[in-house]
Amino acid sequence: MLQTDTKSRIMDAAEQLFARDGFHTTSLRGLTELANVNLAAVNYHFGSKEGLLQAVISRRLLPLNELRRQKLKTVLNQAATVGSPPPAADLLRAFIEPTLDFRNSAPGAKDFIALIGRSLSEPDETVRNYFIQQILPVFKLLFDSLQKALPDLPADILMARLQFTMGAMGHTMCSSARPKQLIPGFPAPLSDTGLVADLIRFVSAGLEAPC
Amino acid sequence: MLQTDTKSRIMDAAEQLFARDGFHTTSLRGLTELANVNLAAVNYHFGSKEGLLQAVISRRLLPLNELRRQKLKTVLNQAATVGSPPPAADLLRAFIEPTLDFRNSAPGAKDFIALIGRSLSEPDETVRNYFIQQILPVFKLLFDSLQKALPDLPADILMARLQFTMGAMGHTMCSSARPKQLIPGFPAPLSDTGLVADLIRFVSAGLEAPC
DNA sequence: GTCTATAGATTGATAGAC
DNA sequence: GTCTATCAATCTATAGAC
Repeated sequence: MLQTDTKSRIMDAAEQLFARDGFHTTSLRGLTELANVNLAAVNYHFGSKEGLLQAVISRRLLPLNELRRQKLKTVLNQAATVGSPPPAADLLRAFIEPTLDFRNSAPGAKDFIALIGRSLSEPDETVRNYFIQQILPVFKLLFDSLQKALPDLPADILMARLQFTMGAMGHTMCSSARPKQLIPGFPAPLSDTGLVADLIRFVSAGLEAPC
Repeated sequence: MLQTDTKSRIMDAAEQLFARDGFHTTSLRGLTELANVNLAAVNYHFGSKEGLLQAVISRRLLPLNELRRQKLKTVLNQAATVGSPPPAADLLRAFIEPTLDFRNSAPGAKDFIALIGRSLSEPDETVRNYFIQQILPVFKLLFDSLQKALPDLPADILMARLQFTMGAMGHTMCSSARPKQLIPGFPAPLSDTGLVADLIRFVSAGLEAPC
């Protein structure tokens, strides 16, 4: 098996541990031990623990958001050629589905998705803002597109409902990364693909609800 | 001004800091300083930092869940006398609305609501499980009631959609506790009451979406 | 019940040899 | 670039006087 370089090994371990235990709870000692690198290597390569976090986020979030942007553009272009407003469900799918596809693109991507999900409710402003800042451009594109799709929905209502959507999405990503546990008295959880498919149906219906 | 007792002052400060900074990030030193009590008082009254967390949670979550249970029962009884299944929107309202009413019931309750919201994505299993364990009975009542309200919806789909609902709710509670900040290019956020009212519309429509 | 003082462990970060 | 060794600061928890 090919041994990746030190920098990548640190990022892989960080992705895994930040997602599982949270940023603050993860110690650099445990992290470097898992990565099989020296403790001092983190500060050498990333400057600080927070610098490592930013590197871990950017590595996957930048391409993920680019994929979302492309899919949104495709939906918008299709609608433009037909001359009708883009369907809201298609726009939501373009934003949500890449998240799942992305999970299978790399071994550690699944952990990363959980890390995104958690970041929405991250207490630390630094961490949360770093995430939001990276998502904002493509989120703005989604928002503007949905305004065209649902012209009768007031902008502040749409904004609130997109917040609900992000909450549902984040929580789903977060909990689907945990080992599935059957709760007595409740049905077994859906598969990951089934979960995402129904999430899109759920938020589409929610967005189009009368107000 | 009447000075409350040591135990309450500790719990009030903990509620505030756990909600704002998270459980692990909050130090007993900062906490006892804010509460204006001695550092050792926490261990005297609550045994440990985690014991304090459990006390903080139980103090408000037990009465909140009791209120939810009562409201759900009222909806169920009304439906029973009429002889028709309970409306799903009413059931969701009975579960969600008390959360908002509760916020204004005590000075620190607003912080607590944020604490609940965050707990859903809490990495620490101990913390998360303590929350879930306390919510589970009334959540089961909601689940069973909604099965009557929506008999054609498969149980596993309903379960998934309730997860989306909890995610949307948690995220909303969490972010509405933060100081509202206007993001450039986006509309101003709704008021708290408007937000909850639309959340109920959103999740009601989502739950009843075709599958 | 409340206090001071401190134990005991763990943390992020760094200096300096190689 | 990688290592060892260590600093300086933090943390929770506790012992013991009052």
